[in-house]
Amino acid sequence: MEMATIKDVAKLAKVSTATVSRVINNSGYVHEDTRKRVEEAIRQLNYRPNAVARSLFKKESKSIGFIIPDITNPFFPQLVRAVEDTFMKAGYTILLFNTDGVLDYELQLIELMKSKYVDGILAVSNSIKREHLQDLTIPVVSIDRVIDPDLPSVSIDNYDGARQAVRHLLAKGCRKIAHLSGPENIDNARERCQGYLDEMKRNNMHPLVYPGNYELKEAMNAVLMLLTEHTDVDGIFAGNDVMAVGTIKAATKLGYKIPEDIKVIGFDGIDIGMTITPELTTMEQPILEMGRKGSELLLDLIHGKKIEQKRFVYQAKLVERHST
Amino acid sequence: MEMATIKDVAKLAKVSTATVSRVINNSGYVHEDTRKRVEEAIRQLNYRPNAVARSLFKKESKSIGFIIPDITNPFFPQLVRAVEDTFMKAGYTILLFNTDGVLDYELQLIELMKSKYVDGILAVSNSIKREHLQDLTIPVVSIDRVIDPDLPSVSIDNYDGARQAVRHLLAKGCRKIAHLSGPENIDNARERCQGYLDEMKRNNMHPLVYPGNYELKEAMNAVLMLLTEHTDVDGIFAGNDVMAVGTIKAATKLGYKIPEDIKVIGFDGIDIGMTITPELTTMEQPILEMGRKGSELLLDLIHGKKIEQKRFVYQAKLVERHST
DNA sequence: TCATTATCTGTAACCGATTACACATTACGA
DNA sequence: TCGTAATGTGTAATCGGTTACAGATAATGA
Repeated sequence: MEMATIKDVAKLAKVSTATVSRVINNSGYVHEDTRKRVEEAIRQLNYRPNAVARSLFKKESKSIGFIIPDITNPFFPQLVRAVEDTFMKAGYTILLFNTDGVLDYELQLIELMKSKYVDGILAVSNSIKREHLQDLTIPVVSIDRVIDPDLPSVSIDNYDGARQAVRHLLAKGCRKIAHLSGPENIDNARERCQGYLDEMKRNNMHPLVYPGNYELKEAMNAVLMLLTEHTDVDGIFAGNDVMAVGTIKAATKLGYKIPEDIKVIGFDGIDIGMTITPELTTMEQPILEMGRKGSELLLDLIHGKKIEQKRFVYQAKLVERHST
Repeated sequence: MEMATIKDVAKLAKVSTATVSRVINNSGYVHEDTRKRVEEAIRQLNYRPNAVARSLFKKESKSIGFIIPDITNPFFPQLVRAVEDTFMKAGYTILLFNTDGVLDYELQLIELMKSKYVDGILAVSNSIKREHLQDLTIPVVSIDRVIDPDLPSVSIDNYDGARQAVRHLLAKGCRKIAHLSGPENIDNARERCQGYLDEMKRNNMHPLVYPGNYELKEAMNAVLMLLTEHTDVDGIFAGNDVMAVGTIKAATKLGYKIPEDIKVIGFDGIDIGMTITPELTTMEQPILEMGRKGSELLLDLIHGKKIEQKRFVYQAKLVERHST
């Protein structure tokens, strides 16, 4: 069954395609009777305007590209969902790309998106820098990472969140607090680490940082080492929730009781935290809100609205559960 | 910075656009010298063919639509990743849609996809039926659900998987096995339930089914009730892993030890199962493999290949961890 | 009543590619 | 040497819409 085109409609309604177009888009003048005829023809033929043809002329596609490292990382499903909901509601389609943070690939994708007339780009990337976006006319909003102070972005105050986390552990009576850090090449991991270091110093405590990579396995190994090398540790601030889960598993395996012997706090506020036992205390990010805000920002940019504020920095919120 | 078009290239290389097109697509005859000139022009102008214009003419978009209920459901991230990897490798872009299983919305999306010349559709849906796909010329592959015996699909033998799960519990010494079922309107939930019922009957055991909805909260409530109403239950087969996690949480809360007092087995094999304590025994689905297979199937369909086999049914595999 | 403006509609160019077709030239086998 | 096939290239139609422009008619105000 071939799809009807605007010409078919025009012929059936005995008008020109221009008039049909006016009816479809509700633009220009169209006599009421004519409109009726056209609408009837549209109904009869079950006509739907061809999005591709429209895109070609308008140089827009009613779609946006969303670049993320890996949907399999539990931080992203919620973010993607929030973005999708916002954009779908506005009539936009999402092109989703998992890049594993590979810059070359990300740059290729940007070219691809240009050639598809994507209306905007939402990016979560550590590798993309301002120079890669120099002569890009498509609006870009960065989520969770600040690519450049000038580039619109939605992010979290990782530094302050980390300090809050440390203070919470302190308030819970911890005397020896270690930090399981994220990958060095990721800004938010460094910021969280710095927050930890500064807050420790502020309290005249010796810092103890073990490197992790935001993943479970590695975190478990790190904690296994950490707890054998430093038996006096009674509080661990993990750089993200996934590692916090690993921390709890490792500590439990070594016979420590959480939170009695060791208190653990994570960062992110992903759902997994509530599924484990004990439920994880964490610095929660407003993921949905960030996705929504990022999307609205991009939508404004797409619509050519003046952006009064470019950077949106949210505060992580302490959610106390049973691991501290 | 305006993007260069094929005309710009043609002008610079002093040839017609037809020749440029031939060079780009490596089709027809092009003299070696001419090719060189054109390629040089392409390089100079940093020209990339416009995907939209190409789509319009070719009536294809090098993109596919992927309909899923909710990316937030931990079953889907892995599936999406597998699909994306396969299609990206083949040069296709993914349009991702979360529908929450709302039929009206799904049907609208199909219209949208038609108008975007999507080359194929991958669907995970309980609501879409064959009649909705009747006069659709775009190839469709169903994943995880069998929409119609005629429609290409990739799925799991839920029935057999459920029976295996029951047998495992039996082998572990359970004498009173309950089932926490999924939503009635979802085929795979019914199949798993039926598998449970049949295997129980086969062993002359009284079945005990509590209804769940594949979600954590509801599962916890159900199990709380179940275990107070039936104190002799020593094995629970949860319809999916998320509910299995809920089961463990609820049972633990009531003071039962897992697996000593009650053994729990789930279904799906999602990552969360490995993060909780005790780690979850489950009937693992080859999610990645299913995503890959579904994608390849669709790719074959798109390329007009003859499909020798339409239905691919995988077997769930028992992964024994610490909850049984 | 007449100039002016508002309403209505069609023609044709355009968006940026692809390709059928025609025509010219070259290569080749007999 | 000539007929045929292979090679090389351009013209123009096409994909399915949108819109600038122009021309026609109707409505309005002075």
